[in-house]
Order: sequence, then structure tokens, then C-alpha cells
Amino acid sequence: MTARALRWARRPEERPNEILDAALAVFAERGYRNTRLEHVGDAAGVTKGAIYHYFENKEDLLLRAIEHRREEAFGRIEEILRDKSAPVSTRIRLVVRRWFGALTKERLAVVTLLVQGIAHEAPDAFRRWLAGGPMRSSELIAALVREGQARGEFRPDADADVAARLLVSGLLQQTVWQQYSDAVPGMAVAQDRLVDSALDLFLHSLHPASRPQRPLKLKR
Amino acid sequence: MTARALRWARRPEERPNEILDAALAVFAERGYRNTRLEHVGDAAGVTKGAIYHYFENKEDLLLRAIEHRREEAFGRIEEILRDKSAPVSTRIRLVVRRWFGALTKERLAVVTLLVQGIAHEAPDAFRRWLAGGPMRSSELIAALVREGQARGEFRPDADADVAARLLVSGLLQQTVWQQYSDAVPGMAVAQDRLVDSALDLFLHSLHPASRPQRPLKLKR
Amino acid sequence: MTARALRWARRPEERPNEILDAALAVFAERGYRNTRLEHVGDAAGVTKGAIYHYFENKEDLLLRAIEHRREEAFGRIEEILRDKSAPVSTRIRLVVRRWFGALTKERLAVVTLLVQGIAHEAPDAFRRWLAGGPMRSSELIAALVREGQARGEFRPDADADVAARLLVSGLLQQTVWQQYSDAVPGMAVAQDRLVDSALDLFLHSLHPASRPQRPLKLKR
Amino acid sequence: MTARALRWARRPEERPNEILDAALAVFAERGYRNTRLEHVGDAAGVTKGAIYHYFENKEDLLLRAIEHRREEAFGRIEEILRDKSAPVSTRIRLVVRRWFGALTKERLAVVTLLVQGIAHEAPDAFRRWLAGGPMRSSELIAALVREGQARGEFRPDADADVAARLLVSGLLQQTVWQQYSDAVPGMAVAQDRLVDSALDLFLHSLHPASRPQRPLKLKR
DNA sequence: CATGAATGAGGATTCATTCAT
DNA sequence: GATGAATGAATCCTCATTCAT
Repeated sequence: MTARALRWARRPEERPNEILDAALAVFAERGYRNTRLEHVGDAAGVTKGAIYHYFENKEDLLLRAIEHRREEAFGRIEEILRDKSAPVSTRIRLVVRRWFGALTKERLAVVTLLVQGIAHEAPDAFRRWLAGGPMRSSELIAALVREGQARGEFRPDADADVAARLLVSGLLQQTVWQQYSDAVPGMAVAQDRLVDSALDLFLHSLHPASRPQRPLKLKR
Repeated sequence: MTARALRWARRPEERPNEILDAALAVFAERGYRNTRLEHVGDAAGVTKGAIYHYFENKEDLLLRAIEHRREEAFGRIEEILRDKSAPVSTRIRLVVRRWFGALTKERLAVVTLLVQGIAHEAPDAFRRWLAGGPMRSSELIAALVREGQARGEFRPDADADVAARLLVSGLLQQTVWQQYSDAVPGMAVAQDRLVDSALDLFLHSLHPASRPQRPLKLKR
Repeated sequence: MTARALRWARRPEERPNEILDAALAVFAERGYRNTRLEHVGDAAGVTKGAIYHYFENKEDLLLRAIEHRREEAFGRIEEILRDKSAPVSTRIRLVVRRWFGALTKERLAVVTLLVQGIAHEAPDAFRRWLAGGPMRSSELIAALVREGQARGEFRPDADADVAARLLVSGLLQQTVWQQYSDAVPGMAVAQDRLVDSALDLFLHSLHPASRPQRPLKLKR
Repeated sequence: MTARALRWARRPEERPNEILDAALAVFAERGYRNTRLEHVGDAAGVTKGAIYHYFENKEDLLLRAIEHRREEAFGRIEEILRDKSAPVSTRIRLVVRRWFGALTKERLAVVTLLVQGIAHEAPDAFRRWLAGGPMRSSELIAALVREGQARGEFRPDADADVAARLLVSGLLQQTVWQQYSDAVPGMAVAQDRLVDSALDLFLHSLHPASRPQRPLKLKR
């Protein structure tokens, strides 16, 4: 009765967003393929049919759900970084903490969904995400690293691109895998420690004074 | 015909292994869910019915296919590392190059299959892999790092666990994503450069002389 | 907007007829089954919901749309034929030309809709049309033929019923099929030629002087 | 039990044809659109899944079902007609009787299916049938008429093309409609009478001695 | 009157699994 | 052992119809 009443309380303005949120949650929970539109409907408080009012089909729903969350990640980041007064290292800390520090359930959901389980089911969505998410992040950080190198803040011989990518993909992957820490003994690491240590290591690896044990040359 | 004839020439004892190899390749290529047993059969030169002689069902096939390839990765690694005469950094280089340096198609296939697309379809297999693959690797490297710290080869305040994990998961993720470099402009990085730069950065990040720009405290 | 405004300017009394016209056109264009009520609504400048104000359901809409157009065909025909001063052949020419000569788009639409695609979707409507359309036409022509036979204008041994039916159904079918003449090479025939030749042949076939080549056996 | 046993008695060689026969019957009975593959399966003694062993999809099934029956119609006809010793009228009688005389249930089914209800659901199949069925028949008869005209057996001013088409489409349409004779009073005509009278009228309409009542204006 | 959001039964298609041959 | 025909549960999507606004 109540459910019914609620169901019939139409909020056409809200619906699409409600559905997108629900879709993301359910997709992440069960996997894209294992999710029926009915599940999404249940989570959003509508029937599957209603979903087709707003979205072309299941894949369209996925695509939009991803885009729906994308802005947040890059939201004000890029303009914040325009302030070049602070040392590069500070800006890197800022960005990385913003991305990986306090992960809301929602963001974790998207990330999980995308790192796993989409590549084969919706290759287009996956590629688009790769380009617009991790790659974009990596490039942004790589640019910062290069700026630091130009300023003498970082050692000039470090591979900025690879450094940035490894940071991003390493953190991404770890963050996702943390969700399985219940099932894998010894895997759990607090997200704060993960991010702080990652930053510490990352900045160390670029430190100008640092001199590694004969890099690259005399490998046996 | 010829291919068929060749298959038929082989000893029946090979069958299961042929099927496992084929399964892994096809699963990785198309995704577990998108793979029909018929596809596996085709690739192995058998009909799908025959698969049921050797394996319970599709998931069993997956599980065994994963295990089938597991040994190789850790094969002689652990005994090699028992030789503690070489500096830790050298041993780390050795191990990392061994794991990520020259990836055979087969190993790339398993990795791809597992990093993507299995988590929701066969959660058990996924968790088992997480524990027996990446986690084990990370722990092995973390142990080396700790040994280096004890010897004074690495700075003692570095977070060995996180360092090891980020290295492993970062390289893993990048390696997998490289397969999409066609579709994502600017993503391509040669595997050699990836591994060499990763090692360079990793060892720099642990270098004892290194002193980062006042970590965590006076940011900005 | 403008179109909409125009629609809205019309008297609400027109609505049902507008909808009927639109329905017929769309049904004929896409087929009954492939037509969504939304399509009809679009064509009529209303929403599908509005259709339910005037019609019970989709089938009711179809039924009424057919009836809506029926009168025209028989409109003044029957009274015209009451004038028995003209020779029968003249009257036949008149009627046939009236029915099949200058087919408006609308009439062609109904005919197409009915000859094809309704029989299984709305059998009642189909049967009713068969009785009230082609059968009625055929009977009317058969009656003329019989009158001609009584007057000595036509040969008395011709099968008036079959003659009339074949004329009507042949012309009907050809007319409908002509719409596919683009796709079937060599099928195109101008409607005028079709009707004129049909009349020529029809009247020849009834001509009293005519004597066929001894029909196989001297039946009847 | 028996049904089960029968079902399991596989006759892989027979299956496709059994399915085609069943499909045709069911399609004609219920209409293409109203037929579920399950219905076809039931009629053929298999489950719907089995149909997909032999046919791509529902439309493919339709296409093949049509082709499956096509040969019969033209089977030996064309070679029979090569014997030019008999008068043209005799050959026309032969062909028409063959096509429309003794209609088997199967042939009636195809014809019904195609004349009605396919145009919008499977336009390709429909056009192909139009070209390969009625058009081909019409052209064959038109050729005979022209031969008759050349020989002086038929009047030279008759429109051979239109005559042939009207005969074919008229008979086709009538034959199909006869199936509704229960529902439409006065519509029933025995198939034999239909064909014989049609031939009688057709040949009369071409008779050289015949002189119609002032044919429209001296058209050539 | 009119709208259009929401419903939900219906139907084509896929594919892991079984099992007679 | 091996085959591949057959099964049938599972799932996406459509659209006539309802009804709150």
C-alpha cells in the first residue's frame, strides 16, 4: 500500500537520477551482466518498463550512469591546479587525496564497476572510461611532475608518464581490491594509509637528491 | 581437416591440457561470460560435449584453467631468492622483470582474464587468485623490502607493504590496459620501458638518502 | 509548435475524425501491428492518451477507421446505377472507373491495409470488410452482368458471379501490389492502363459473339 | 512417455523439413506475427530451442519455408510448356489448372500467408515472393498470350500483360478469400468452378472474333 | 479534455547442460 | 570417448493500456 502509494507518487524530474544512482549501485554490486533491469528497477522503486522511458537500453543506462558520476572526479580539480604558487608536490598531494582519499560509496561503486567486469560486456563504455578517467588523471599528474622537473623540484631523469600511470592505476586497483579484504587474509589496508604512503613513496621516487643503486645500466 | 587431423594425432592424455589452454585463451579474448563452450571446443579442436568428459561445468573449467597456469609464476622464483648474497635491489629487479618483463601471450591472457571480468562471474575463483597471485607477489616483495631496510639498503621509514602492493597492482593494471592502447590515444607504453621505469621509481622511492619535501606536515 | 498550435485551433469536434484519418494513414503505412498508438497520436497531433478518450482500444480504432472510409466507396454509386437507360457496359465502366480509376492516397491506404495485414490481427474487421467491401462490389457488378445477359447485351452462358469477383479481386490485388513496383522489376503498370485494359478484357469476355476454342469438354 | 520417446527419437535428417512444414502451417494459420516459435516447435514436435539449430531466427525460418515450397509451383511447368504443338489455349488451361486447380493444404497455406500478413512483417520476403511467384506466373502466361496473338489464335489488340496479371491476381485473391467463406454469406464458390469459369472468361476475352462495344476510343 | 509516466504481460533469442547415438 | 541434437531457463526489450496530474 505504502510502497504502492510511493510508487505512484511521480517525481518525473527525479526519476532519471534516481535510476542512474540505483543502476550504478546495482551494477557494481552484482556486475553489469548479472544485473537485470528488473533489479535496477527494484532499487529505484520503479518497474523495468519505466527505465525505458529514460534510457535506450541497458548499455545506454550504463554509459549515462558512468558519465553521471564523472564530473565529480574532475569537477573543480583542474581550476584548483591553476594556482601555481604552491609547490608541485603540494598540488599532487591535493589531487591524489581528492581522488582516492575519501571515497564515497558511489565513487567506489563506479570504479569497481569499471575496473572489473565492463571491458568485455560494454567495450565502448570501457574504452571511453579508460580515456576519460584513468588516462586523463595520469596525464594531469604527469604534467605536474614535468612542471616539478622544470622547476627543479623533482629529479629530471624520472619517467614522468610511467610514474603517473603507476600511481593512478596502482591506487585504483588496490582500492578496488580492498573490497575483497574480508576474503583474502592480510590484504586489508586502511584507505588513508594507502593514500598517504603512496604519496610519500611517489614523492620520494622523484626526489632530486635521491640516487638509486646504479639505475638501468648495469643490470645483470 | 588438417588441423583436425593433427589434433587427432595427439595422445588423448593431452586433451585436458589442450582444453585448458584453449579455455584460458578464449576466456581472456572474449570474456568468461561471452565465451560459449562451443568456442572453447573449437579452439581446442573438440566439440563442446567432449569438455564435459573432463570438467564438471563451465566454472570448473575456469577454475582449473587458472590453477593450471599458476605454478609457472612462482615456479623457481622462491628458491632463487634464497640466495641472499646479492643486494636486495638486484633481487627485486630480478623478480619484477621475471613477472612483468617478457609476458607470454598465455600469461597476459590469465592476467587480463582475472583482473577483469571474473570477479562477478566466479567470485570464488577471483578471491582465490587474489590471495594466491597478487597478494603472494606483494608479500614476497614486501619481505624483500623489509630485508633491505634491515640491511640499511633502504630507508627504514618507507611503508614496505604499500610500496609492494602499489608496484604489483600498478604494473598489473597497466599491463592489462596496454591492450587497449589502440583505442585510447596516448596510452601506449612499451612493456620494457614500463618495467624499467617502474623499477627505477620503486628503488628511488626507497632510497635512504632521499628526503622528501617535508612530508605531510607543512603542506602548501 | 506551429503545427501544434494549428491543431489546437481546430474545433474539438474534429478530433475523432482527425484521429481516424491519421490512424488509417499510419496503419496502412506501417501495418497495423507495427503501428504504435504513439505513432497515430503523433500523426494526429495528439498524445496517445488522448486516443483513449475517443476509442476503446487499438482494435476499436481500426474498426472505426475502416467504417469511416466505407461510405465514400458506395456513396452515390447505387443511386447512379438506378438509371437504366444507358447500356449495361457503360454503367460497368462507370462503376469500375469510379472505384479503381483515380485512387486517392487515402483509399489506397485503406485497401492496402485491408488486403494485407489485417486478416490475422483483427479477423472481425477483416471479415466485415470482406462482406461489406469486395463482396458487395462483386455482387453489384454481377447484378449488372445478369441484367446485361437478360437484355441480350452479354452472352448468357458466362459465369456472372465469377466474372465479377475476378474483376474486383484482380484489380484490387494489382492495385495494392503496384505499390511494390519499385522493388519488383517489370511490375509497374499505370493505373489508367490497368483499369482500361481490365474493362476491355472484361467486356470482351462477356461478348455474345465471342466463341472460345471449345472449352476442353463441353461442360454444362 | 510415448511423446517423450518420439521426441527423443532423433531424425536429424528430417528435422529441418519437418520444421519448415510445421512453420508454414502455423504461420498461415495464426499469422506470422501471432506465431511464437514455441507454436512452431509444438507443431513440429520439438522445442523452440531446436529451431535455432537449423534456422537463424524467425524471419530466416519464414524465408526458407517459402522457398521450400516454391519449386513445386514451377517444377515441371516450364518444360511442359516447351511443347508447342498444342494450341496456346490448351497450354494456358493446363498451367492455370495446375496452379489453382487442386490446391493442397500446403500450397494454400503459403499463398494465404503471403497474400496476407507478410508485407509489413517481413518486407523482404514479401517482395521476393512477389517477384518470384505472381510476377513470374503472370509473365509466363503473358508470354503464352503473346504467342497466341502471333499465331492468330488470340486477338492482337488485347493487353496481354494486364490480362495475365488480372487472371493470376484475381484467382489468387479469390482462392485466399474463399477461406473466409464461412463468415461471409454468399461468398463460397467451388474451386473447380472458379478455375473453369476463369479460364472460360479469360479465353473469351482474348477471342479474335469478339468485338466489344466500342472499346474506349480505338486504342491500338 | 489532455498529458505522458508507469505498468507488466508477452515474445525472440541465447547458451549451459544433457544424453541418445 | 566423442558427437551434436535437443532442452528450457534466463533475459532484454516492446508496447497496449492505465491513471495521477
